[in-house]
Amino acid sequence: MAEVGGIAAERLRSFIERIERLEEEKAALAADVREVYAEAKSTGFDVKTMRQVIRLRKLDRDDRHAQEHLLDLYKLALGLEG
Amino acid sequence: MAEVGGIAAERLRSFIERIERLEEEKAALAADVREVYAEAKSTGFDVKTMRQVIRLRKLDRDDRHAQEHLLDLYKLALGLEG
Amino acid sequence: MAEVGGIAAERLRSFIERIERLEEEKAALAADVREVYAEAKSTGFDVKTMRQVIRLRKLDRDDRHAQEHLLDLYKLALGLEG
Amino acid sequence: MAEVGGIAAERLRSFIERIERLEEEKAALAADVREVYAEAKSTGFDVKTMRQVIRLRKLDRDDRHAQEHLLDLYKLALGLEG
DNA sequence: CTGCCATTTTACCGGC
DNA sequence: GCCGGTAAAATGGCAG
Repeated sequence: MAEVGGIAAERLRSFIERIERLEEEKAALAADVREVYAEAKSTGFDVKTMRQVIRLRKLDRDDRHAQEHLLDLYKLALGLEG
Repeated sequence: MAEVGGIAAERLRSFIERIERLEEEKAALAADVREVYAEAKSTGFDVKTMRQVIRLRKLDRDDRHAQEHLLDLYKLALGLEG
Repeated sequence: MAEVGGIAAERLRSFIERIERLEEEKAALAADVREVYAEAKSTGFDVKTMRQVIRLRKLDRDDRHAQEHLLDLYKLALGLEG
Repeated sequence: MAEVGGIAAERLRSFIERIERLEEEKAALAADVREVYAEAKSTGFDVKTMRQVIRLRKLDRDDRHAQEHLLDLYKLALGLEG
């Protein structure tokens, strides 16, 4: 592979290794999340319900951000302040 | 295929045709949506912005529903009223 | 919002509500589809395979329609049955 | 919410915030990954193929790790280097 | 033809 | 150990 494509092969390898590194970090964080859930569960909390709470809180956060932009978008859609 | 699997083949065909029928209706609605966007665009509105508005309004709606459940979930997670 | 953009605001609202209505119907149909898959699955069919079958049948149909359309175009070009 | 469940509520909040923090970091990494793919694409590489490569390399790595793990188990079972 | 967004498909995780 | 459901990835489709 080293001589196939020359420079391009090196660039490709670089991109792929960057991605793999990032994915590893993501996987490590996912493991951390699992640990926290496990700890919470052992403390007596219900994991399934916690997941729902977290999902809903995320919706809330997204919604807050949504609100901040909605009026601006209406104005834009109406051709005001464009 | 008619004799392969006998009854099962018929059931499978029935399921698949039901799904295909529903998918056709979905596609028709999608076409309708596209038409409305096209009409709006020809009236001078910005389609991309409209899409964002609709997405954000959906978030709002989802959020409202989320709020209705969140406290209950907290209680559940805390083992109250379980 | 009522006085932002006047008439335009009303038209915008109308377009958006039409689209939202259509999207709701689409979502309802998607739910129906999921139900049918669920029923098929509980009957013992493999959902993933069913999806493949449906995708292939759709390709066939699209091809067939393309062929028919092409034939019509040829006829038209030749002044037949136009 | 402050007086719902007392101490338990505080613990719950703590767990949930830890998880949310970790999830944010995960999301940031996911965004980084998307950026790298975008950069690679703009350099002329095919993203879909890159994904396949990465998936295959991951399988290899997992296999390798599985093999190494198995070897360790055998050693352990045999009382070597334990 | 490119980039973006929705939908679909895959993979994971907890529960039974 | 499998199943059901939920989150992430990937593909396909549409607008620009």
